[in-house]
Amino acid sequence: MPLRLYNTLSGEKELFVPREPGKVGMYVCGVTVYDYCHIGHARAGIVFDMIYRYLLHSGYGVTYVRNYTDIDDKIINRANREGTDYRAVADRYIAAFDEDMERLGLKKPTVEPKATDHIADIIGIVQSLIDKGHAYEAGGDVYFAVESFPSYLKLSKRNLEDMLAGARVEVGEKKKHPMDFALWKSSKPEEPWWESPWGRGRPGWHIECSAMSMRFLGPSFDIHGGGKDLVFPHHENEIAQSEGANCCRFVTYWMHNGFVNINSEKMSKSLGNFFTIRDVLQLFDPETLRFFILSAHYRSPLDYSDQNLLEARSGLTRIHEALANLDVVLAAPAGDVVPPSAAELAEKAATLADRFREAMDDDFNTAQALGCVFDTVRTLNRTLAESAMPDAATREVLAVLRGAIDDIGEVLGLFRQSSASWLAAREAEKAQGLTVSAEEIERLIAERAEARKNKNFARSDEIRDYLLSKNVQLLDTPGGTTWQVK
RNA sequence: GGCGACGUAGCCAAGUGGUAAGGCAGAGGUCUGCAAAACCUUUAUUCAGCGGUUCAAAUCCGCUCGUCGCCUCCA
Repeated sequence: MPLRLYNTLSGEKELFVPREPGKVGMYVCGVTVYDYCHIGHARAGIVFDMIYRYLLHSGYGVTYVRNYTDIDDKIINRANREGTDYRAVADRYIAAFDEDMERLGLKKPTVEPKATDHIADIIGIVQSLIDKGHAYEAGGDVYFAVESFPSYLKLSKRNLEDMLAGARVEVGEKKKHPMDFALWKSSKPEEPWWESPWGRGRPGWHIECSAMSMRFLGPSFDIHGGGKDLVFPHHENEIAQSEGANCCRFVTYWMHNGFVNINSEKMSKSLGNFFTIRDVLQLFDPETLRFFILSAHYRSPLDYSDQNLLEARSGLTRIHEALANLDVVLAAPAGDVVPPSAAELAEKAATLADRFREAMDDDFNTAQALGCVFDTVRTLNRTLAESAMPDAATREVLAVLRGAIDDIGEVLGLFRQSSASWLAAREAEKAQGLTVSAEEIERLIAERAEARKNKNFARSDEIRDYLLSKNVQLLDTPGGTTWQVK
């Protein structure tokens, strides 16, 4: 089944047909670097990383561009507040962004351009828009004339009249139409500036994305993505600028991820109800956050809460435990037991890759894809429970299954480290608050073993209850007693 | 006010015309000296409500209610 994806422009799922067979040009709006990133940024980053990985996995040659907007009012304001240079602020948060994204396991895009490295391109486009009658200069500023572009608002499906009715529109500016937006802003004193045909100034917001996408992907390319909140005005304005300047279709497929909510309300800077990626990674490991984000379809709203993250961690733990057990069996030699569930397991192993692909081909349905994984894990657990040393044929099926899960993990950016070490890391985290030493626990386990041998179950249970009160859970196995932090 | 999205079990979440995936939590069972852990089984005659189209609807259409988003910087 071929890939279908939801296109914001048409409002429908469409068959994905790249402009050039086998190749994909994809541009995703990165961040304006004036502060630490919050979970909303994490979601956008992870979602498009997953899409990038899946396109690569599907055999496409992908040119993936994700920009940094490093010149903007908010950056300048912050620099002024701190008494530093805008460059210092931008560089600091670029570094922070890179660090956060790396921790979340994002693959590096093909190119990560910065707006300030493309000022000449920006000026060129602005000039071209003026030449074509789509823009005009007014007192050192340059504005895009929205009325010169008839299909303006085609992405957000509105019209100028509706936008004006009841909207907050500042009057008295140099704009000819209230909806006109700035392509170039003359610089005030104390502000960074570049020379331009209209005097010293700096780019407006939106134009940098037109410039950078054009530079690296050409005037027309396949996929443009970003958060839902960018549909208007950012992407709408990009379309107007790019199509106005190049006179050809800018983007074929527009993709937008849904918001992260807090108590069903959008998380945002202006509402002040946001958590930074750093905050969350204090409490949860990066893979849990990534798993949580991919457990919902990318266009659905996603409610963030500790409770939901804890549930995600439980689910992820279930998968890792199964994989860790699988790895143990694969490391051991084959036995001669044919587990009763062998045939069912063989069927699941053989179809897993196809079921995964089917889910992903349907507009990157990662929630369903993870459902396929869990479904397989259930059968896997049964087989593993039936025999710790299955026969050679079953062992081979297990190896195939392991390979399929590795492939899935590569696409979703999950299960990248060994399950045993992931589980050990979680145990270590929990052990931080422990008030009994490992030596003490081992001593008590030995004492309890002795008591059990003598059928002194009172003492045995006393030890177990005591350790449990210290958050230490004893695990009796045929091979002896181990423990874990509760 | 204009435009748009969503409403599936206690919770999270797939499913967009053919008779409700999966996870968490819960309940039974296997195992155990008893437990725990693990594993197995199980949990929605029903998809906000009301009408309509259809042989067939959670899925399409209309209305009502509720929640949220965009219209201003925002992933």
